Amino acid sequence: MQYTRSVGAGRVTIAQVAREAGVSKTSISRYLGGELDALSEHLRERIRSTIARLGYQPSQMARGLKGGRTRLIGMLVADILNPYSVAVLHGAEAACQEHGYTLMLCNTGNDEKREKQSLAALHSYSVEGLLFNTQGRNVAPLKELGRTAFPVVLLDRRIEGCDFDLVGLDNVRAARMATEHLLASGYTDIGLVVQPLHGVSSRQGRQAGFLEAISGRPDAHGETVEVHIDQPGHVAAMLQDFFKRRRGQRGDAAKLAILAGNGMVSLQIALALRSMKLRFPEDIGLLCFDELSWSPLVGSGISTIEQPTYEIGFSAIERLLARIHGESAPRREILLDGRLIQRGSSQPAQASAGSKDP
Amino acid sequence: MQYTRSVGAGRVTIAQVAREAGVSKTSISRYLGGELDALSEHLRERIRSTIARLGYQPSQMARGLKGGRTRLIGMLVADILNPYSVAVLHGAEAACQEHGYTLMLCNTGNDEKREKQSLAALHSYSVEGLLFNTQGRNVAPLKELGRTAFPVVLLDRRIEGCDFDLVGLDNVRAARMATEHLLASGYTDIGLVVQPLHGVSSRQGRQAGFLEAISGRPDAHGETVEVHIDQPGHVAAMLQDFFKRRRGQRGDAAKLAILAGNGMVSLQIALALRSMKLRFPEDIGLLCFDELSWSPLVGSGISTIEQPTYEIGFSAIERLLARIHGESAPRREILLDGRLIQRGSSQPAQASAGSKDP
DNA sequence: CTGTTAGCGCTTTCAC
DNA sequence: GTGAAAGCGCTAACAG
Repeated sequence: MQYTRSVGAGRVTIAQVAREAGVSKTSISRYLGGELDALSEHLRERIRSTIARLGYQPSQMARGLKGGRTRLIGMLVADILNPYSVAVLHGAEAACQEHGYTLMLCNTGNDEKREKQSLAALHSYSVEGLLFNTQGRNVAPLKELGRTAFPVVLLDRRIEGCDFDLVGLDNVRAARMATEHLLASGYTDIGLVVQPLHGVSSRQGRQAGFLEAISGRPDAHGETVEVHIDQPGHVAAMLQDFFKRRRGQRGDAAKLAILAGNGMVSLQIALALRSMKLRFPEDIGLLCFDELSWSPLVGSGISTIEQPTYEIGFSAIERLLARIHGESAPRREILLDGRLIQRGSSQPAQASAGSKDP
Repeated sequence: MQYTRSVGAGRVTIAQVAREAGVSKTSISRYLGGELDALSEHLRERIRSTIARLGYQPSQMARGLKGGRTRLIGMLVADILNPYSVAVLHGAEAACQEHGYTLMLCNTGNDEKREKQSLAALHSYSVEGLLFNTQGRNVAPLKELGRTAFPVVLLDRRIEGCDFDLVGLDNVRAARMATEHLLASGYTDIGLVVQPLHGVSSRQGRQAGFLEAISGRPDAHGETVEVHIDQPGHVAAMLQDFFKRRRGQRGDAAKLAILAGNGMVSLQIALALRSMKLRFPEDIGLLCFDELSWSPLVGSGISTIEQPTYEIGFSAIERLLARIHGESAPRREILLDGRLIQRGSSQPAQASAGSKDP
């Protein structure tokens, strides 16, 4: 089987359409560009039918080369295996399609080198804008690009020293709500289990909301437990440690609960609790950031803070498009609200019966 | 903040580099194309340093326009929310990066119109090849494109009348293995629960392997249960139906088990069983296609057939690149093997104790 | 070994 | 209203 290269002999070009229709390339171009009132009814119809007959499809590469309008948007994702990223991607892709843009996706796998390469690749395709969601320890290349090349919108986490727009969760508020729910359910000793806080604003925001809520209740104790989820056994060890410490402090009067900082952490916690043969809510309360497909399934159901991931992705693209279209307003942050989904894991009283699933 | 358009004044071009280095554009182009032995050591060094100094990055749009080598690969995904698709995407993206290609992702959301639009979009960017994983009821546009424009590799499912390469699971073999495992575990009445078979070769393959294994055991009964997972309550109703029918047939001697046709179905089954207050393996055996993050977590763990999703995505890209590089061998199918992961849900005897998790 | 020249398919002045 | 001509940034003959 032989393919006629997509650019080459096989493809019908604007010149062919012009010749067939007996008009100039300029008129075709005007037609494509939507300058309809600049064409006579006569030409308009001629062009329309010729395009349809030949199945003509303008080359975006050529259009982009001339005008800079590539209708391409790049998205850099820290970890495509993270359900949060995929959920946001879902909304972003939908928005792109709705606005006639196409998404170029790069997964950095939390690797700085790949992040840099991907950035360069996206730049070389002249993407009109970039959705960015990676660690970003070394953000110099990004800052440079953003200043000179194209608009950038940050997802989920801020980057220090960058004045890019950001779309994400209202972390402080969501964490406060989560913590207050646990306190209201009667828990006295709560551990916020998160991946390393350093440099990640969203995690820091969740911690802030958590501590804020705790500080309103002098009788309650809250602490932050940092875990490395890619380090086998680390989560279990840290949990064990936390439990022992609190029991030592308050004895059996301590009502222990965990607030999981995100979906990846929740999974590790669920696995760890299972390996420790601890059940929730009987032995320990549990509330997790990120609603996952399996949240209702484990134990008596895991309570969660659901993020509006689709909207986050969708409005991130719309923010980007606004900048692409020339908006020059000062930096904006769009913080969306989370939603508490109560299940058995955070309701010690009622949940003893088992499968209540509101 | 004002952005100098990515194509435009801000960008460093080959002409500037040529001028600065005091050589011709051709020499720069040769350098970029890796024709190093065509350059003198003198020029090579001049060019290298100038490129570095100016931070020059060739425009892929321009390169693509001229030579047809866009280094772009399109991927059409039926449903980005399906964990299988994402897992394959993961491998595909990695392979692209390794080979210097960039992925253009389109999610069709199982919508034929969007599928057609996305196909057109990818074509308009002159992707060099396409990874395709959608329903494909109406495949006329795809077949047309594939014949005239660029190579296509199919993921997971065949498309009738298309001679495209395919990469996926050896479904017959995997289903046979799965079924034999259930039979060996003592189950006598097995329901293969799948989404509608019609037109989806991978589902049909799984059914074939299932029936094959069943036919080897005259004492056992197997039947196919088609479900619509987007129809609330349908899965539960179909399961209920199946159970009643088999109990009616064989009474308490019937050892019932379910073989779930894919990850999306498993989730619905797990939810349905939960709503019916049925546990596994106590009340019913369960084995699911697709290993998911939460498979170890539910009940005493769900046994699964794990697909080598990363490899599937990775080798699909490599297959595509072979075609792009001109390979004209007849159509090839690459069928990878699944792996059985035994957990509690398919082991009625041992599993009564609870959390054995090999 | 190196440079000159002519486009790739499209948009965009600038005339008519 | 319409079209001719000049590029966008790059590659690929073709000369020297």
